[in-house]
Amino acid sequence: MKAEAEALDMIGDHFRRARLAAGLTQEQVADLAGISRPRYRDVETGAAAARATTLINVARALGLEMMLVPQAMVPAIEALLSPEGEDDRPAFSPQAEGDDE
Amino acid sequence: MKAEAEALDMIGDHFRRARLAAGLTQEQVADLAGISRPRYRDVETGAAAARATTLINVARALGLEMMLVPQAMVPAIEALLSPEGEDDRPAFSPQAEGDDE
DNA sequence: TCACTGTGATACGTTTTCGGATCAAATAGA
DNA sequence: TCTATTTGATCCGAAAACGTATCACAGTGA
Repeated sequence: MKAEAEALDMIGDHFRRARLAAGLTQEQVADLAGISRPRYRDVETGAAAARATTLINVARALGLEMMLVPQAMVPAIEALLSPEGEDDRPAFSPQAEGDDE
Repeated sequence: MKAEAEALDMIGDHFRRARLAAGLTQEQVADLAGISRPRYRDVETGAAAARATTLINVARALGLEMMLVPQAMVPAIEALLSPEGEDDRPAFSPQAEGDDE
């Protein structure tokens, strides 16, 4: 399976967890993000590679933010996001490959 | 101006700085990311909203990683990324709006 | 001067996302 | 039971990203 598809699934799972934690429906989040419900569903299920602007709008609708960080800093940031041994899966793990598929 | 366009510019600037710091040409990064040079140029200049998979591939080609983090944690993470008072602009700032445009 | 490299920029055709509309399945509540 | 809500899923046309090819311009060095 492509590493790209895995990343999309991880993003979708992250959004879904955030949405359920906020007690929102798919339609509510889609409306907040300014996209249609079928399209937000695609994002949650990883069925489509949404545009950058769509990703940013969805993230912000859920109280999240997209960040670009050096790969070497990812572990430290993940530790900062889950101080207690929580299994929160804070972001889509890097897998540290670096290149293309 | 749309907040979306600003975010795209911030992403593009971030990529450009990372590319120059790595001493790579646009074509080299485009090749590593598996996209064409004109399209990578669009990403750098914010002329187009690349797909999620494209963003991830470009980021990894430059040794970066896309992360989803709670908006409340952004300041702490930025502080972690720039311990010295550096003006490194580590990510596209949240602006803390939360909703759509 | 010429050649080479890196970048900016455009055009064309293909592929994919997107909004809107529609229907079905599952769940919860009266 | 019936009804409403939520989600899964599909189709269509429009809009946008995408690859490829092409040209121009600035800089560098032989």
